[in-house]
Amino acid sequence: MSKRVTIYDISKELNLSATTVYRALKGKPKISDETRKLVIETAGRLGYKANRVAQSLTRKTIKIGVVFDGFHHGFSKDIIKGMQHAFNELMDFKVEGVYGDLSVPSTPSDVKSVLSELMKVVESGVNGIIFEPWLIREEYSKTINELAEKGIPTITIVSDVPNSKRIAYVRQNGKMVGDIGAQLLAMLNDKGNNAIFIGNRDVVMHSEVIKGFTARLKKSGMDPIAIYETQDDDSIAYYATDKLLRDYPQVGGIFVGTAHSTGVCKKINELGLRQKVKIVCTDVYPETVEYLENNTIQAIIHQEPYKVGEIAVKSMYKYLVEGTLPDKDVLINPKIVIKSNYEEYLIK
Amino acid sequence: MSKRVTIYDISKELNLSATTVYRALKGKPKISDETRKLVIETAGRLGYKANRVAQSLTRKTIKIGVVFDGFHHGFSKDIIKGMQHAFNELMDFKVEGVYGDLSVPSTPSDVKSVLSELMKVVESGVNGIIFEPWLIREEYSKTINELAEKGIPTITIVSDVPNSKRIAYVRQNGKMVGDIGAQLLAMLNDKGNNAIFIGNRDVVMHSEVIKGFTARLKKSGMDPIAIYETQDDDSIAYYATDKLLRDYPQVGGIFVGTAHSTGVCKKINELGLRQKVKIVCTDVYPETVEYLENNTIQAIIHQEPYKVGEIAVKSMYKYLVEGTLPDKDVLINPKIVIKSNYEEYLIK
DNA sequence: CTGAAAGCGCTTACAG
DNA sequence: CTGAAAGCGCTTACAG
Repeated sequence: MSKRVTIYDISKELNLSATTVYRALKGKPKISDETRKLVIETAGRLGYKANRVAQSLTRKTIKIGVVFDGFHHGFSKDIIKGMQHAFNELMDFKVEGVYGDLSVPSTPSDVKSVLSELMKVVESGVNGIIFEPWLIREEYSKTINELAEKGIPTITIVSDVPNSKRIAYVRQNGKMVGDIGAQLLAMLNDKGNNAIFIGNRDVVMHSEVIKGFTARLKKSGMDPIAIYETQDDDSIAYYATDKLLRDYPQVGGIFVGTAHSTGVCKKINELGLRQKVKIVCTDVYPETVEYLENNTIQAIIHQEPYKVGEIAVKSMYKYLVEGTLPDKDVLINPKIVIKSNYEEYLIK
Repeated sequence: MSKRVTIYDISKELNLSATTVYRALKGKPKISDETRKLVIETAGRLGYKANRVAQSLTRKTIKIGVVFDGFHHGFSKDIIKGMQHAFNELMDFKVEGVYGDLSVPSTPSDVKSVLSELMKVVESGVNGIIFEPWLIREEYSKTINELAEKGIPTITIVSDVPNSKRIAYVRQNGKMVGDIGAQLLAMLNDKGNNAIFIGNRDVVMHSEVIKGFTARLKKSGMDPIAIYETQDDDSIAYYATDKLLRDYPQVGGIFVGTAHSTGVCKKINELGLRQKVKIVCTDVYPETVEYLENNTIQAIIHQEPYKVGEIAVKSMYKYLVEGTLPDKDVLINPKIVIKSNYEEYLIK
């Protein structure tokens, strides 16, 4: 309400210079323990809170590097858009994004080229790195730890490098995605014979989706009637759907937990099973929306890639500026999308 | 990438003082048209963008007043929480909230006391007002227009004062709420006999919900089998449910478009119709979640009151600082909530 | 109509 | 270990 307490107020109170107060408050060296204690205590008493606006006006530019291994068409692009949005918002705070080469293929690149890209970005003088590693690789862990030694923190996104010194792992909430998928299918058909299609069980994110899916079904005493891998490939998804329906003609619903639901939809339409077999899939894109509109897909679970990118940047910024460590696992919750509300997630 | 262009850069380029450049850029008086044109053109050429951080450091405190007519238990409280969050975020930008008396009852107060509260807040020297008018009243319109004359803009929230000079009306997207309600019920039961309960048709927000609901049904060539008013009263809702089921035993689903779905749920449970009659209601609160967990309610449409408050404050801030007028109608989109994802909306 | 100077609150480089 | 001074980029009050 009344005027905010400033560093100057504290310095007057204690007959010290603003510089000394600054050093005490920021844990900088060249100050006696005694003075530091006194300043900190007085700051607390007066209710001092640093003015972040003034801080950012005076500091030098913070550079945050962004490096992707595999680049997954729509999903990764939306992550980048989210990052760009965050960088834009933080522009006046002297924050700057340094992107590595984004023209990488949608399959994991070879380790050496990824690492050389990473080092190129590091050498441009970044203060932190946001890294999408795609696969778990020894070399990544080693590099992240070396950077940590040098005082350059890393945040992993989408995929993780476990056992490395990354300060956080930001990703979509896979378990909740699976959970919602199972719950929606249970609401959409009472047969209870639901299958799940997923890219590859070895990918951490994908296995989490399966976990969430089966756990929710289990609560009603059920199991998935089938778990099929599609390798995120449209043709595989197409033929897998065919096989599923031959093996389990009683199937009531399919949850497509990763990309390439279009193969499933195509086959379901060809077989004339639209609406008879309920489909729930992930992520709002023009193709999925089309199938939603023609009633092939009943609901879409949007994983908010845009937010993954935005939150990753903001978490790194906060860490660099305030030193506050984000939770190791930063989970972005998905949204449920039906015919009535997809537009909000489509236009960007 | 390279260093940002500052006012000082422009002044050097043109051999003018920073003050003059400032006046030109900000449309301040005491400057020749010629100089102004030159400065603006040069700013454009150099790609000048004002640094908002520096701007906010130098300006004097912006005060935003908040006044409610009726205060609706959970919903209004969450709006306030959203506002507090926004004020907190903007604290370093020298923004301050000035709340009027919030201990008003959950029914519309009398005009005089609301207006005197409003004027009290105005007299504390606010730069803008956020006002929840609850009912459409001549006097409100007059006051808002007088404030506008004095240069104090008003944003209305939840309810509107149409034909007044408020700069924007921020509210939940009622049409989408109704739309989603109808679509969910259509997905949850194929009987197609769906009813809607609403507080009072004369309330603008409520009538928008009905509009969205009927429009979505219409797309499948259907109409609501019944539209009942509850006056947002639990007992009325309870007995209305009874009557609905006597008059239309074939009812497949009920959408409760405003507060007090608990009356409906209680009756449905007593009649042993849980799950047979599908229920979709609005807003995540402990009571509604309980009924969601025990399968009386199938889905909740959360109207995000928190966001209504947050966005209202941020819209006003942006207007006061940048002069950018928000859209007259700022609509906050609802979220679809089921068993799997209510927690995010419950804890605040 | 134009400008020099001080100030917002914190940081930094320099001197002691 | 402590402090005086300049600076970040814009605003304001004052002088001309």
